[in-house]
Amino acid sequence: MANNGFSTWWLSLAFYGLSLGLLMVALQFSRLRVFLFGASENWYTGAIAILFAGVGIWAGLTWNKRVRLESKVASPLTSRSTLMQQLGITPREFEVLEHMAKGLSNQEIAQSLFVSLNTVKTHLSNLFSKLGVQRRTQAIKKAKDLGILP
Amino acid sequence: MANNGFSTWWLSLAFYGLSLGLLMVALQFSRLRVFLFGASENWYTGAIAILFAGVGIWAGLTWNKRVRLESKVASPLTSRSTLMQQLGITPREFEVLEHMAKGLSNQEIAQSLFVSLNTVKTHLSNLFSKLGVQRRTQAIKKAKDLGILP
DNA sequence: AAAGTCTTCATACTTTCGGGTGATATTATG
DNA sequence: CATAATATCACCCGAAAGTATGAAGACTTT
Repeated sequence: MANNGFSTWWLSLAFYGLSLGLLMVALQFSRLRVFLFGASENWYTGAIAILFAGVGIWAGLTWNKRVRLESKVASPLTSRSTLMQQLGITPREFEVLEHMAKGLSNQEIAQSLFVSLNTVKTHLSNLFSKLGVQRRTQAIKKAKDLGILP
Repeated sequence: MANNGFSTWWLSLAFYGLSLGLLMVALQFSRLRVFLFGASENWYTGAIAILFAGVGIWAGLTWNKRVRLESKVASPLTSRSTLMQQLGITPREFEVLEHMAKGLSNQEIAQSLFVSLNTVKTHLSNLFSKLGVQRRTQAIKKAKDLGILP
């Protein structure tokens, strides 16, 4: 996960660097036109400013969007499993928790997971003790507060 | 709400415009130094590019943050009461819903609102039919999906 | 004044939940 | 191999939740 974040960060940095480099080259060519058509240097400066401001705004928006997506997707994935390990929640218990948070009854969860009603009750009972709650509504709220559930 | 959004939008636009104008003026002064110290025109172009790219990135980040904040705070405040009116949810029923979403039992809700257990059951029963659900967990999920609850 | 809404409460009944205990099979883990 | 962890299922029992129906008082609208 850390490796992935590192590589994507480097990729985006290299991409922006390349884009800036290409823009500089393009500006060098456009400078020739300035001499050919005799436009004033003030217009040239303004064009550079507007162009780079636009590119900067676009880069800022894109970068911010990437950070937002990563903070919404990547970090919960790491803390979610970590928290589940700390609390000792097993994968099957987590499945039951997910179905319960959808509003399903124990009977519906049992049919959905192809197990008996008693099995669902056992999983939920263990889950409640691990979360330190007594009711399913408390379990849902606590799981959301801890970041285990979205 | 629309008036407020319009005015803040104009304010930020004017602010960015003023900032760009001030930067242009600053660049005119810095151009004198270029002539005085004999720096090359390439360095001057690069400085303008980097400067405006930085300003653009900063503007993009700030603008995006503002949009994010507005979308998170402003819109739910209007839709919450509107949705409650459309669904016919009374204020008292909403209070019961809030307490229920905290994970409280019917008995705890009754004691918290100083009413009897049967009254809480009645409110919840009416609430369930208005939300089109059968269980409290479904009600919590639906209320959150609709934006009635945070 | 009549109709409608909101809030409150009650009774009776059925269903669901949750706790407690125990058991068995499988799979890791040491 | 033994022990621990996981997943599965069963039974019992009390508590909680949910449904249906009725009703009474306060308040607003027509």
